[in-house]
Amino acid sequence: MLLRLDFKSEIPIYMQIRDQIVMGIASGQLAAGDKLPTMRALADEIGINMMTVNKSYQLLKQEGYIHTDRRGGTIIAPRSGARASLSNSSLAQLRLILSEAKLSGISKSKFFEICEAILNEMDVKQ
Amino acid sequence: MLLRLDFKSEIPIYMQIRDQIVMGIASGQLAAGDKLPTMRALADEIGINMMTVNKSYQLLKQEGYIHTDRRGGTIIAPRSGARASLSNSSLAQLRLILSEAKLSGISKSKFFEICEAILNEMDVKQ
DNA sequence: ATTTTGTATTATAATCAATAATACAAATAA
DNA sequence: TTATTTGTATTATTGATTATAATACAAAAT
Repeated sequence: MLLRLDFKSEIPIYMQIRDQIVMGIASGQLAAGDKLPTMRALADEIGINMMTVNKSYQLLKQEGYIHTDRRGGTIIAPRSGARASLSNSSLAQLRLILSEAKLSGISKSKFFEICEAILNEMDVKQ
Repeated sequence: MLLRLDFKSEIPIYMQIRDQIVMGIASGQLAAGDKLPTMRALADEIGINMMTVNKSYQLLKQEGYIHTDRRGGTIIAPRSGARASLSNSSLAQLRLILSEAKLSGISKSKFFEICEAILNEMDVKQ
């Protein structure tokens, strides 16, 4: 999977890597059991320090998205028993996004259309 | 309007203030023409430095959410001609939230229910 | 005339992101 | 067995950002 990083973004590199891998899993570009690049390989490919990639992988591991077996390298984790609820952080972000959307004149149905479009994009990549 | 700040959050104080005022406007708790506290008053109330509040107000002003007339203090801006589109930043955040929601087992209809609930909360406060 | 308000400047401390240079144990591959 | 690879760990340093602090000023209100 190709990573698109923006070094001028206010979002830290390690978080961009983490986010894109999460979105890669959700869109089916990355499936359970798939191997991720080694930390050194990915760091070299992107042109950053290995410890930055390490930070991304540590975070993904802690969140249960990946497993790191010492022999098999790093692989996408099987889908665990889902909790079927949004994290408090996501909920807070969603509240803010809905507020900004409302103030910019986006109707509820328009917002739902945008969500549908994003979800369709994700499914297309399966 | 009461501000609830989390000093242990990874979100900067100035951004929490900005976000809550935006949500306050969206929910109708703050209406066009309403006066915001002076920077010094708000800083004292919260117990932080005035320049931190200044940063929040500068940001809100730049985004068009508030006006600062020197005589009238700071007031909520009238709703401008809305662009009716999400910012690139909001769109990217929404993509990530939808990905995390999907991976945690939340269906599309469940997600829409959550959005509805948030929107209803906002409307109740009018 | 005094106070209040937003604005501006400069300095400092604290935290975080990212890099850099190693080092180690476990496992694989030669 | 030996050499390499992999994730992990440690320590140090640099740069950027956040927040505080101490003032100062012009414009407006009281």
